[in-house]
Amino acid sequence: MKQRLPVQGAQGDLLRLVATGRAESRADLARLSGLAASSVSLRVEELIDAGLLAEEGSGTSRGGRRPRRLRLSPGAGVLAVADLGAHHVRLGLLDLSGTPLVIEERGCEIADGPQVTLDHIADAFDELLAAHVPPSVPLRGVGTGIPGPVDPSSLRVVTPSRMPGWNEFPVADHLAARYDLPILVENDANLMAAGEARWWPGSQNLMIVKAGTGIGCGVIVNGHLHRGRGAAGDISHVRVRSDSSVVCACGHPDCLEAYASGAALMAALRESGIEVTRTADIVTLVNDAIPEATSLARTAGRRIGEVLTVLVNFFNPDVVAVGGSLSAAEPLITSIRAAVWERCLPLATRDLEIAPARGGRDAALLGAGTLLLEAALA
Amino acid sequence: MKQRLPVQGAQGDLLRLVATGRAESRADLARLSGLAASSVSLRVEELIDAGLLAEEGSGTSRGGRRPRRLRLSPGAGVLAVADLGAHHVRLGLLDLSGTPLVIEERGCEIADGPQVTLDHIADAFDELLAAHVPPSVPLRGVGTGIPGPVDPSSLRVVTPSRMPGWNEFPVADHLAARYDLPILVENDANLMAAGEARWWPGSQNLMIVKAGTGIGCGVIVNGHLHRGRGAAGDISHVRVRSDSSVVCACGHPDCLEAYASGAALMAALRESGIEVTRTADIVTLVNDAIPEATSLARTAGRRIGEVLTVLVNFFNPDVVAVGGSLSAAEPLITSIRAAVWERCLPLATRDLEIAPARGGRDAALLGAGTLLLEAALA
DNA sequence: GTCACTTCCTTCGATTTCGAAGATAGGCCG
DNA sequence: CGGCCTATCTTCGAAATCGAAGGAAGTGAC
Repeated sequence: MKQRLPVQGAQGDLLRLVATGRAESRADLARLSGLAASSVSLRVEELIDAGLLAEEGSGTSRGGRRPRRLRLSPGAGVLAVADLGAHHVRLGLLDLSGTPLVIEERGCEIADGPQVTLDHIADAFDELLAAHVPPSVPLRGVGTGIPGPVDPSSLRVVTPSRMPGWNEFPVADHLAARYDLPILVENDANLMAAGEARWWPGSQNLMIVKAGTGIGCGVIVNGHLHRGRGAAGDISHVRVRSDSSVVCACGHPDCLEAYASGAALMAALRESGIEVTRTADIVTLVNDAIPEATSLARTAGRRIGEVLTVLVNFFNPDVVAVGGSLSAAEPLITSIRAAVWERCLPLATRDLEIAPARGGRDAALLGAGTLLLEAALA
Repeated sequence: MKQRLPVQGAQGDLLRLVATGRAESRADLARLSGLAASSVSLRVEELIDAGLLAEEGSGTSRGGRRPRRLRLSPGAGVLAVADLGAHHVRLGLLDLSGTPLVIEERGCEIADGPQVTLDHIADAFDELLAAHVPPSVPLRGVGTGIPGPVDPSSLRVVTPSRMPGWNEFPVADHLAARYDLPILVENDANLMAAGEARWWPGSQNLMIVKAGTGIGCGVIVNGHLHRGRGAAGDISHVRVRSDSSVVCACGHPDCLEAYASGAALMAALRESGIEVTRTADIVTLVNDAIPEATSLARTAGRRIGEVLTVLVNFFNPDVVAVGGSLSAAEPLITSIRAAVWERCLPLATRDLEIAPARGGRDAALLGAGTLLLEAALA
């Protein structure tokens, strides 16, 4: 039995609409929930009495009486979220509206295996809770991003590369043993997509490409994260057109990841005798206009763009957002845009926006918050 | 003002659940609609009194009392649906459960332009109605499939190839002037996808590839047709890997359609001195094990399969159904399967089914019925 | 300023929906 | 064939929801 919020029926819907920022007033709630204004008023009254919602001043008029702005009460609870990388973990606490209270980054070797890593994260959560949250404010949910595929039905990690010891590990069960709360376990690119979606409120269909050490992608369909059977959004092992023949770690020749990922670019730079240690170094070189780096970024962008042409024609999104550490390299995005614009159907590129991600480096944590809210405020 | 069914509120939901075949009894309705069993009984009573629903014997027991089977009353209404091809049109009447009452095929040149063609269809509808439906049974909706892209917001045809005079033509408005009813205008591959989805009740995410004269594709996400901005599902103008360089009608080199469509295969066969006039001839040749034809079908299947690898990794469907006239060529599907299995991620192909379409040649008409019901029973 | 108009929110009686309990109708089994 | 089980469907009082009407608090035109 999970410790649920004391909400029932329509209350959860209303709370979620406020928490996700879609509604700010009773009138918004009435419009978005489909309930009658009178019913909304009643439920909001109850939620305020229960200490979950709070009234906070008034909003701006739209030509009539000003709305009384609603927000989640700070005492309603917090969420603990983490985003696991290969050599570090970003983690933090959010309030129930998804606003960060504290976020920090710690060293952490994913190769140490799931037990050690997850306990490390949980210990960090406990520290943060003790330091930043009064004991009266309850923890309402725990979520983590994983740099590998997650089976959505069992919440286990499946066939991850570069994560020794994690295959088939029941991450959610392990966390549930420590926290009797809603638990979220999700692929990191998917979390990033869920977070990024909040910055594109008018768009219902998005692709979020994460260009970092590897290449990931998350898909938002109709405003909801598309998981498929757990691997949805993978674009890194698509075959690209190429003269040479490079064999990827997955065993197939000419994967996109083997040509256009941060890891591949670093290897290529080192071969040219340029020393780099992190993907951020590539961006620095590009912004310093070092010809080798710029040329590599352009080629990588074109390759990514060529893969995206297929997906843009097929999926027809409103927005392609490019995030990850490499997205700060301007020529990369420009080349992606050029490739898509050149090859896609006019109908598919009409009104299509290809832009840098807006969510920043905490997008994945915020996305974890968004998805956890869905679960915690059911 | 559209002539709506006399249903309001929850009645529409219930009626739709019965019409689409998802529910057969009051108990089914209660489970699927989320309403209480008592409320379902009340609404069903009203729908029966209104002459829209009818009780028809009893179903099979699941261990207890047998359910009293519900179906749409035959007098509740009919739908008129058409699927427009280049040189012919398939059209027919369906009852409100989507069951065909009569279906026929007529000659019809799409190049004659929208006015002539649509009036031809409407006249055919009137004939069929007069011949097969008593005047007391009302027409509840009209829908048609178009062999080109349809803008979902305006229901106009946009930038079609091989459809002179149709660009930007407001098909829905034209039909609405003749029928004061819900009107559906949709791309033919999308209709086929909507129809095919009924044959895969357990699957929520499907791709339906239509391999005929051209190559089309429809996408079902979460049980609903995905339209994107109107061009979603297009795979025919994806660039394929190839030695030669063929320029497609769209102006780009090496489009899938220029290599693997029925039109391309026919051209290749003619070059080998084999006479063919229709895509069905190709299937005949393949099934007669003519080496040139079999080899061509295999190559086409591999090319289609290579494109599908990208999309299967990305979209992670439960099912890829292959329809259209070419799908009867066994080597084509086998080659598609082989290509996808070889190159896709194990997680994406685990439990993936690649199979011939189950809907048959009327799939598009039945799909039009399904989508029209959503509109007519709102 | 004041008058018309808009939007936001609440009040209150009518309607709809719920849910627990019971009635109905079958299967299964000794 | 007669309990005992299960699932389906109905009845009826309790609870939630709705919608029309109206008060509250603004904007904008004159």
